Amino acid sequence: MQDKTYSISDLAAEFGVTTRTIRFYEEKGLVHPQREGQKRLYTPADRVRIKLILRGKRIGMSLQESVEVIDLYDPEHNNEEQLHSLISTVTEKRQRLLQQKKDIDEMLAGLDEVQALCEQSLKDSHGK
Amino acid sequence: MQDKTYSISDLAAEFGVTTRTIRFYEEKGLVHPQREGQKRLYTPADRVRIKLILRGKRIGMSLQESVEVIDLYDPEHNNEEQLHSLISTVTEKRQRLLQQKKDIDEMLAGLDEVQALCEQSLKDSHGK
DNA sequence: AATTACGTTTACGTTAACGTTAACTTGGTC
DNA sequence: GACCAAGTTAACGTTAACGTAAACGTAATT
Repeated sequence: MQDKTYSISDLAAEFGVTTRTIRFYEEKGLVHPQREGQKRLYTPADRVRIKLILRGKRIGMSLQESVEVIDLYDPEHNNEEQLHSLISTVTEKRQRLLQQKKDIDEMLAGLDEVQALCEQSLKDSHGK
Repeated sequence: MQDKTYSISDLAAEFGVTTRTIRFYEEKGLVHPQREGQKRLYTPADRVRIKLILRGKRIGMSLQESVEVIDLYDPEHNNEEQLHSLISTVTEKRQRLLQQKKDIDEMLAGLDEVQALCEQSLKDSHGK
């Protein structure tokens, strides 16, 4: 059980963003680091949270939507109704993700074609 | 060989965007419809182009990057050097897409967990 | 002739996600 | 004690991707 902490520039360096970005996330209520005097101290949990936010960004999610997805994990769902609405949220998210995978696969197929044409063209001009 | 054309609202309706969006794309040089008097006329090729732009959007690409990807198809690559740089561009794009698929799969796995927990919880409370 | 539907241009407004100074504090180091 | 690196707050600036409103044209309908 280590209670390692990170400075803001630690995390900025690790994730390839600026410190401004991380402070901005706090400003928007996405993370809540502790303070040691003035300075922000990030726990491993904070770190993971930021990591997941950035993962969301990579696939085109807004910061808000990333947080929404992340917060699906914490159990603030007590009654049956909430559980059902949670499940339907999960189902919606999943649909979008599956569509995105389709889109990506189509685009990958396109790239494969382009590359094949390129290589063929190089081969031909070689034997000219 | 049909030379079907589409009005701007045809395409807007089909793709679930506003006409403003489509005009905006033209303003940015992403599409170049013909004119019949004042009115814009979109060819099937234009239509596909817009469709591909929106596909790019769905996976978080900027409009510019979508166009960049689309334009990989048209053969303005004559010499060997250009072909090589084209291939390396393709390779880069592919890397990003593969990373995105990873991200999506991770997120999907997370959603599966959440759903499983939900269903378990519902099952438990049923037998309470 | 008036309304309705669809189209046009021009231009200012908006939101998200930071970037970019500026001005200041704080803890070590030479 | 001067200096430097790393931190802080506060505030204005920027870009992308449209939204929104005004003011107008055109063709078909009533």
